[in-house]
Amino acid sequence: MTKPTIKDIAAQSGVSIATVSRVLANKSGSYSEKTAAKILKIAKELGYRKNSAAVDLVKKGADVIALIINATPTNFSTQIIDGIQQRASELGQGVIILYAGNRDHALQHQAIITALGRSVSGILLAAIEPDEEDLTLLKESQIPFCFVSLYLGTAAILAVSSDNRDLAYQATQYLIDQGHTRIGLVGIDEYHTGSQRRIGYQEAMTANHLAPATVLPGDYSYEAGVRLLQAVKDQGLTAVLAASDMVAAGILTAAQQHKIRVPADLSIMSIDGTIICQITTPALTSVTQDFYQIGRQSVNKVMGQPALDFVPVKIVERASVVPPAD
Amino acid sequence: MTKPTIKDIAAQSGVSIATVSRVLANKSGSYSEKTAAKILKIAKELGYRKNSAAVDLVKKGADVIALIINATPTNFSTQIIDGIQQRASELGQGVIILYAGNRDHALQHQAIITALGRSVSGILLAAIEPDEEDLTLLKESQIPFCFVSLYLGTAAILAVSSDNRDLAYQATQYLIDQGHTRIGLVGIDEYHTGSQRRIGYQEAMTANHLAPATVLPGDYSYEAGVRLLQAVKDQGLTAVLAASDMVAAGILTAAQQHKIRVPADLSIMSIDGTIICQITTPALTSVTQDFYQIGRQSVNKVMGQPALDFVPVKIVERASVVPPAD
DNA sequence: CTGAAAGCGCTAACAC
DNA sequence: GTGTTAGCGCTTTCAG
Repeated sequence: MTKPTIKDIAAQSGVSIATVSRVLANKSGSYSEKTAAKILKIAKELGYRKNSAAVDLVKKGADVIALIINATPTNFSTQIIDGIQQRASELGQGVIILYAGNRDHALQHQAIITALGRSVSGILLAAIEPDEEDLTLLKESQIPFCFVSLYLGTAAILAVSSDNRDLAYQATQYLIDQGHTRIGLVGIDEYHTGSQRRIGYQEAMTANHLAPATVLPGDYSYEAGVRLLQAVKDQGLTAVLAASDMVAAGILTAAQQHKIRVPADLSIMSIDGTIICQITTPALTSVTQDFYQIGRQSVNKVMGQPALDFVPVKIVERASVVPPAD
Repeated sequence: MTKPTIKDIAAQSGVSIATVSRVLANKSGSYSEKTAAKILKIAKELGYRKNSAAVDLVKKGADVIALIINATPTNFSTQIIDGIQQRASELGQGVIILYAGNRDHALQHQAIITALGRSVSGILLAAIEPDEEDLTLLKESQIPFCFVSLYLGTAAILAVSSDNRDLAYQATQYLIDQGHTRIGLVGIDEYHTGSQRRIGYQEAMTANHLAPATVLPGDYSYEAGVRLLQAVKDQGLTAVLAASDMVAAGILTAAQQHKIRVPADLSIMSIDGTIICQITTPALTSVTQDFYQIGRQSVNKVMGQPALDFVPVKIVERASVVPPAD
């Protein structure tokens, strides 16, 4: 048998499809208990399931938020997704996730187009660096969108993230307070998040009359961390602020292979604070971001509710930072 | 201005909506180059985007595969998703991901219902343990579904995974070959995957005349590993086969806190082989699963193409297993 | 090669 | 409370 429709239910229960629709849509007050019970019963028997394409078509828009996400943030994505899902559900919205590959521009663009085609009620872009084309597409679409864990530097575009400048400032200051002076910022990219962190780092260095600043660019990955250790050594740094837990883990592994003791010879401070920080030996001291909250706030924002722009971070002391040896 | 439709394009280009539809749907051969060019041009000017709800409705089904996933497999999900996305795209299918929370039965059920309502062309369930209700729903739906990284023990239900029995057998045998005799299987659950691994483990032990077998149940998490170390100690094991990289990491961390040296005092072999294995100190020797391939094959399977049921695993030697001290 | 017309399954006025 | 009816935006016969 083919997939049942409200028509089938109407036929079997002896009422019109309008009534069936009302009951199934829970338009309370506009139908009697009795008919409702009958209809629900038959619907269940038939294994009826609403065709959301039809609903979306007539309602002009789905009660769904699209979340576009890429491969990079694997570490923290779960928490962000949890926050988004939870808040969305409170607001009666479903969530579909579109995967944009690993910084793959074509896929990323494709994902945006898909979301637009489904006329979702909002689009969330997690850790996505948009290009001009993406932005144009989004803006023209008339549907609200919000960047998550990425701040484009302008209030004109909705976004929820940690305050990256402040985050880097705090972390750097922490390292300085421990007595370090030769501190590097390692593994950040050249885009928004990276530049913001770089600024915070540099401000902290300058404020403490420390120079020159050492920035080693990378792509937030474990491999970048491994690769960058050599430069860290060459620069004679005693402490590094790693762009992500993964970068920190990479630096750590590489350091161990080179017989550099962490933290005795090199202190590592990580940005993110995911479970990765607990897994390594030594455990990584970190500036921990509140990804769950970032997720929740981004839903608020994209749904037009009051929301934070920046979610506070906190420093969690573990075992990878100690004062320099001298 | 409101969202443009083919009607708008038709009006501006002076042709019928039928022709516009044909051009936009690429029904090659059924329109002239000239009209096509004109229509495409106008479509672009208007910023036209197809309404997929309308398409799905008339086509009775979307060219989309739904992937339902839960929080647990964070570690390996990226690879599975990559494989799925890639293969799906080759077959002209989009992918939407539905998040089922953390072994949350209500959410899981909800995700299945959502997928069915969208009349997707196939449903992939990654590391999802279905209950009876889920299975009934799926079977009645008439739409193909396939479990990913989970084998329900029957060929009647589509599934692609590693051969868990074999995987555990190989791993256990490897430990035995290193000279271990007091080996435990740690952190597995009581469901399908867990039981299959348990059987493989037990068969290997028995085949080598080793007994009794020690199985310490858990939920594949880091925390389970931490918690279970005590039991590992109490049982006087010299080697453990951890149910996942996370469990292995947990055991490792806890061991280090208890001054148990790994691998000198305790060898740890991990199941999965994600990047986690490289991050820890020592790096974790593992039975590595080919998640990317599992993803690809599952798409083949759910799309009715020839596909593997079981994807081969391989043992990757790192630094967490050595012969016992004695 | 193109147009007219009939829906896909559902919701939302508008009557009764 | 419930039925009738007109579409939502698109694809697809069937003519021409």
